[in-house]
Amino acid sequence: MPELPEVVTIARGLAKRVAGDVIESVWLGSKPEPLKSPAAEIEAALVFRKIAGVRRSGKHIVFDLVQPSAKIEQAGAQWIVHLGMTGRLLVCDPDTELAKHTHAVLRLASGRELRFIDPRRFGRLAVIAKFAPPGAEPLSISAADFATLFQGRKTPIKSALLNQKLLSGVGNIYADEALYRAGVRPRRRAAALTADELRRLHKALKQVLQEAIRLGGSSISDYVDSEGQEGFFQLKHRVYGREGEPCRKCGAPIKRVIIAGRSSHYCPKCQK
DNA sequence: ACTATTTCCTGGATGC
DNA sequence: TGCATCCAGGAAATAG
Repeated sequence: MPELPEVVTIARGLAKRVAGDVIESVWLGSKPEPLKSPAAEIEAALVFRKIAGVRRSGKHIVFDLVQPSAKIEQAGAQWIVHLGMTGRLLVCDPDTELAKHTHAVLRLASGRELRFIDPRRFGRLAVIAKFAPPGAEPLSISAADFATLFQGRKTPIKSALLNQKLLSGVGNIYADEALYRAGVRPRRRAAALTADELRRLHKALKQVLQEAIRLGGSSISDYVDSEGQEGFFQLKHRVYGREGEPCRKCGAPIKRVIIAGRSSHYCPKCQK
């Protein structure tokens, strides 16, 4: 389940492999396709474009495309990939067997292929002139702006953290982990957090994301070249998925509740 | 204008 | 062993 740190790692891995390559042809799979843009539009925007770079924005992977033919490289559209839950981007040789649930294949001038595979179909492909994530970047937002996000919001802080219009890139795992590190219960009303709690949450969120990025960065190759997930989840979760297990700080059993339809894990003693 | 709930989708885990 | 059921999750759609 790729969240911000995983998407960073994947985008970096892809940048290493396909930056500078040219897309020669595009195959888009059977309907219903996980497309946000019409297939013809995606194809037209991608074919014969050079991939100038690959980066992350929110939970999205952004391929910056340029016109390689022009004397001066002209900026083209951007190809946006959202991996959803189970989406993968694979760089491989053309003779590699086509995985089940392959929805897109880009043939590259280097002779390799870039494939999009997504069993659960929550992933999305789109083409857009200039992508702008709806929410703030959790890694660069200031403490003051972070606090402002939650003003007047009656929704649980956990739901607010997951709201991509507020913050782009935070998913279920890192929301739980950040709340644990900040000592704040997930059900607390967002607007009811004290200034100190907001400061701690801001810091905790950045810390947990950066820590995960550091750990993921060490095994970039595993993502893109194989199905390996070694880079993911190296971060030892302190609460996520640990219902009933002892809190690493106080030993109390970790609780699990449903908030906004999502599992939320917390320590009833350490989090207020 | 907000907030809460439901829906999409498949594979893996669980239960009888 | 086999079959049915449940569950995971991001974000859009729908409902309140």
